[in-house]
Amino acid sequence: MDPVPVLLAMTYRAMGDRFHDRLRQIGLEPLRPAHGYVFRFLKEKRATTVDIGQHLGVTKQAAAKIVNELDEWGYVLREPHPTDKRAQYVALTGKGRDYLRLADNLWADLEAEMAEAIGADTLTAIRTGLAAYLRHVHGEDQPGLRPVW
Amino acid sequence: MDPVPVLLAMTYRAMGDRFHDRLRQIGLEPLRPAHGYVFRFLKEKRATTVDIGQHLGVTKQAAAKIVNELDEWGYVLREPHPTDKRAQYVALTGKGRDYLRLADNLWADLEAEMAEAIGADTLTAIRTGLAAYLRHVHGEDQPGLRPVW
DNA sequence: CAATGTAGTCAACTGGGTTGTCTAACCTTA
DNA sequence: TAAGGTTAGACAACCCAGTTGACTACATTG
Repeated sequence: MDPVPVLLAMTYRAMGDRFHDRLRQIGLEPLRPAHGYVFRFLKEKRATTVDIGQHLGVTKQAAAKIVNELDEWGYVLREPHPTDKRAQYVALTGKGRDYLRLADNLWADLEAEMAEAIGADTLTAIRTGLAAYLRHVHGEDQPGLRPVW
Repeated sequence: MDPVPVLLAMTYRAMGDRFHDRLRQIGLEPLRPAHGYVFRFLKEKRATTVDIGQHLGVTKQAAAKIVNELDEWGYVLREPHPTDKRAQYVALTGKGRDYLRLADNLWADLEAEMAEAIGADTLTAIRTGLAAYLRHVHGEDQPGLRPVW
C-alpha cells in the first residue's frame, strides 16, 4: 500500500494537469500554481511581498519575482503602504479578480467531477480530514503552501 | 474554502517535512522524495532507467541522474538486461532495502499520528477516495508521480 | 538617539529539471 | 537478410525557479 503522501502527490498532479489543460484552451498568460495561490491570498486582504513569500513558503526574493510578473501582466498593482514607507501593498486588479473567478469555476468543475467519481461524502471527508490534520500539525499559523519535491 | 489541490499540496508538504526531519536526525545521505519513490518502484520488480523516468513523470535523463546518485551511494546496482543489450536493469541492494524498511516505518508512524488526529476512518476514506479518483482519471496506467509546481 | 530589525532590490549562484544529439542495439517487414 | 524506423542510454548545453548574500532605506525598541 502506498504511503499517503504518494497519493497526495499523484492526486495533486492529476488535478493540476487537468486544470492546466483547460486553462490553456482559453489561452492565458503562462500562469503557474504559485500565481494562482497569490491571487487567492490577495482575494480579501492586501499584502506585502514578504507576506506573500511566507504564505507560499519561499523567500521574499522568489516572491518578488512572482509579484513582478503578475504586475507586468496587469493582474496586480502596487500601492504605497499607509504607515511603512519601505513597504508596498500588493492588490488584485480587475483582471486579477476576473482570473480568480474563472479559476474558481474551473476548480468547482473539477471537484464536481471528483465528487461524481468518488462520492460527495468521500470528497467532504477528504476536505475536512486534511484540513483537520493541518490544523493539528501547525496550529493557526499556516505552513508553506508549496509542495517541495 | 480552499480548492482541494491546495489542501493536497499543504498536507503533502507538511507530512514530507515531518518525514524529512526525522530522517535527518538519523543522518543519512540527502535523499529526496524522488529517491524514495524509486526505492518503492524497485521494491518488487527490477526496472530500466526509462521505466523509472516514466514512473516519476520526468525525462529519462533526469531519471538517469537520480539512478546514478543511488548507485554511487550503494542503494542500487545495475545488472545487464537478459535480452536487450542496450538496456540495464536497476535493482535495490541490501542497503536499499534497509532504507526502504526504515522509511516505511517512519511513514507508518506519521500515518498513525495522522489517524489519531483525524480518526482512523477518515484516514481510510482519504486513502480510498484518492485512490479511486486516480483510478477514475487515469485507468490502470499510472500518472506522473511528481507534483509539478 | 543609538542599536537592532525589517522591506525591498540587485547580483551571483544552485540544482533539478529540459531539449537536442549521438551510438549501439532492437524490431519490423518485405 | 538487408533496410528503415525505433529505443536505451550517455553526453552536453541550457533553462529557470528557486537560493544565499549584500546593501539601502526606513522602523522599532531601549
